[in-house]
Amino acid sequence: MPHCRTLIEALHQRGHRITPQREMVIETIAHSGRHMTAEEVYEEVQARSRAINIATIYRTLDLLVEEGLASRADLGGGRVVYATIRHGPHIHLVCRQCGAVTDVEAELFKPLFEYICAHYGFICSPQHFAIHGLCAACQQATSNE
Amino acid sequence: MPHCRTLIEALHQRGHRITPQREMVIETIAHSGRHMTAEEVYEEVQARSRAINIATIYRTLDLLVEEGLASRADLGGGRVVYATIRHGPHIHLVCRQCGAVTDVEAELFKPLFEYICAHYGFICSPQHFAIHGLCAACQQATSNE
DNA sequence: AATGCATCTGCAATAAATTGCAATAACAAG
DNA sequence: CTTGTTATTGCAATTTATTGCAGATGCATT
Repeated sequence: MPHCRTLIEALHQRGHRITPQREMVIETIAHSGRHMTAEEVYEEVQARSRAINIATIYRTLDLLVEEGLASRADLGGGRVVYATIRHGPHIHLVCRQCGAVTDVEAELFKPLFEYICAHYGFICSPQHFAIHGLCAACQQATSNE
Repeated sequence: MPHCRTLIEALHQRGHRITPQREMVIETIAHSGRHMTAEEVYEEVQARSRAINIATIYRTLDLLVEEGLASRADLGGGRVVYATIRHGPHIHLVCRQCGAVTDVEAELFKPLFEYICAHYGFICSPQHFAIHGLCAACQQATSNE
């Protein structure tokens, strides 16, 4: 069963209605195989089919996150990206200069997360965060000035 | 020399003009001894003195960050907090349920940051990020339902 | 297949951060 | 101290995400 079908069925089983709008959003994000902003989803859906309101995109993505079927990562600067759970948990390295995003296995952070949990009682959600910094390319560009 | 004087002088030395508005913003954030949102700074400044435009608050805080005199931490969900550099670098643990923020020494992350730098060439800015998750109190509240 | 109701969508209004521009004021130079 | 330059401010307009509400629609039941 394709991934988007799984997600649609999961939504249905939890008592949510399956509308054409929701199907389009889910298919778009499931097929893309990457992280997308609400705006990107909106553009793809509009190109593919009839009009759909941007508010519906936001609400559908939020619903998926609430139901645990997708993850929301706030990259800062107003950029919020979504991906289905098929993407394993990972951390986003966001360059503050060019905005490029690199994904890192969340596995790397496990010992740290466990330490934080032990000392602060705080359970880290691995799929939901970003680290800001300077990517390799921008470091070179800066040093060459 | 008080911290706010140091900051004002640093701004001046870099060719920026010292206006009453900027002084008020800097004094507010320097004296508060904590992280503040632009909105919080706005309210404190207004309470203390004559009117000042919210746009000026944003621009002044941005200027401080650009000049490396303050740090900006994007806590997600539209919450952006500022603090002067006197605050050592630290990470924010943000509870996705109650919104509470706990600060953690950035020192803890050093080995990880070094690993990321070695493998991805990405330099992490330690003062500028937040980890989302569930705080101890909210875990209890959830399990007691 | 038809029906009824609760959910969902689209629209418009709202909230919040950012930006352009004209007027103001800091401050360096004389 | 006065003056001129130009950075800075305040206002208003713009952009972008969110929310309330009335009408539309999915879908369980009959």
